[in-house]
Amino acid sequence: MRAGLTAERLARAGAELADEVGFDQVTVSALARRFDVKVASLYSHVKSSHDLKTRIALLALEELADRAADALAGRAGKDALTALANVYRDYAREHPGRYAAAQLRLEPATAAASAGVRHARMTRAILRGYDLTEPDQTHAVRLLGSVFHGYVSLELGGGFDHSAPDTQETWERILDALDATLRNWPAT
Amino acid sequence: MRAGLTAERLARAGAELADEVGFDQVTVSALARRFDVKVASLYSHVKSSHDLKTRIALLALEELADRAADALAGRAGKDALTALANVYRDYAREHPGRYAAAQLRLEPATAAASAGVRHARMTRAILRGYDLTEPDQTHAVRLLGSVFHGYVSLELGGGFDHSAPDTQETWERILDALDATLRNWPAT
DNA sequence: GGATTTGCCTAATACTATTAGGCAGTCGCA
DNA sequence: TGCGACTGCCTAATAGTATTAGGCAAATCC
Repeated sequence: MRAGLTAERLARAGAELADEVGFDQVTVSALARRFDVKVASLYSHVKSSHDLKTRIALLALEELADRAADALAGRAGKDALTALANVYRDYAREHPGRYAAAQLRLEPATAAASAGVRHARMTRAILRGYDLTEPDQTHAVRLLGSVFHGYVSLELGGGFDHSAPDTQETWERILDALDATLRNWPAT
Repeated sequence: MRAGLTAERLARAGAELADEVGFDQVTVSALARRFDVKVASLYSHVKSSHDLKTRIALLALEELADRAADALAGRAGKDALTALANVYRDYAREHPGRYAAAQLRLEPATAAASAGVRHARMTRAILRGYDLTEPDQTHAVRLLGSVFHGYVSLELGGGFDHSAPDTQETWERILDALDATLRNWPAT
C-alpha cells in the first residue's frame, strides 16, 4: 500500500496541522505521523523542513489572495477598504496557523514568484478610490499593510484580551480612521 | 572552576544570542556552548527552554519600557507620539532578536506582572495630548499599537525591501497621518 | 510478463530537550 | 583552620526531530 504522497498534499496537510497546533509546531515528523508513513519518506517530496514550511506559506498566500480578489470584485472606496481588511482578519481567525505561515520570510526570488505580489497589487488597487499619486500611494500601501497586519497579529496573539471594549468596535473605528486618512491625505 | 550561571545572566546572554541568530534559534544547547558548560547545567537555573524564552521576553519588555519612559519624559502631543514610535522602531532595528522575544505570547499571569502594562500605560499617556475619552481612548491605544507593531515588523521582515521610496519617508508620513487622526478623531 | 522506475522503508548520524543522580568546590561556622 | 552542608556543574540516559544513504517491492511501461 502506497500512501500517495505529494508535495501538494503535504503542504495542504501541513496547513491543516498548522491551524490545529500552530505553525511552529508543524514538523516533518508530525506530518509523517498524520499520513502514517515513516519520516524519511517525506524527503522524496520536500527537500527539507524549511522547504515544507515555505510551501505552506505559499499556499496560505495564494488562498488569502484568492479571497481578497473575490472580496474586492465590484467594490471601491471605503467599501473595498473594509472588504480587504476583513479578508485578512477573518482568514487569521479561521486559519491562525496558515496566517502565521503567510508571515514566513521568503527568499527574495520565492517571494517575487509568490502571491505576495498580488496582495501588493490589490492593496494598491484600493487606493484608486482615493486621490493619491506616487510616492504617496506607496506610503499609503505601507500604512494599510502595517495596520492590517499589526491589528490582526495583536488581536490573534491575545494582545487585546484584557482590556474592555469590544474588539469589533475598535476594528470598525480603525477602518473609519483609515478611510478618513486616505481621503484627506496631507499634501507633500 | 564554576561558571557562575544565573537565571539573570542566562536571560541576558540569551538576548544577545537572539540578536545575533534570531529569537527562534535561541536554544538551551547554544546557550550552554556560549558559557562553555554542559547543557544539563542550565536546568538548575531555568525550568525549561520555554522558561528561558519567557525570561528573555520579559527582559526585552523591560528594556523597551525603560527606553520608552526616557523618551516620553517632558514630551507631549505629536512630539511624544513620534518619540514613542521611534523607540519601538529603533529598538527593533538594534535588537531584532529581543524585539521578536517581546512578541512572545505570555501566560496571562506572567503578562500581567510584566512591563507590558507599562507599555499600555505609556501609550495611553500619549493620548493625554489629544482630546479623547473612553471608549475612544482604548480604540486609539489599539490603533497605535497596531501601527507601531505592524510597521516595525513588516519593515524588519523585509516586507518593504522591494518597493521604491525610502522607508524613513514613509515612517514620517505615517506618523503625520496618525497625529492627524488623533487630533480629528471622529465623534462616536 | 519482464524491465524499469519510483515510492516508501530500514538504518545510521546528529542535534535539541529534559530528568536523575553523583562529585567536588564553596561557604558557614566553630 | 578544618569540618560539614550545600549547591553548582557534571555524567548518563531517554526521547523527539532533521537529514542522508541505500534497499526492496509495488506500480508502470513497453
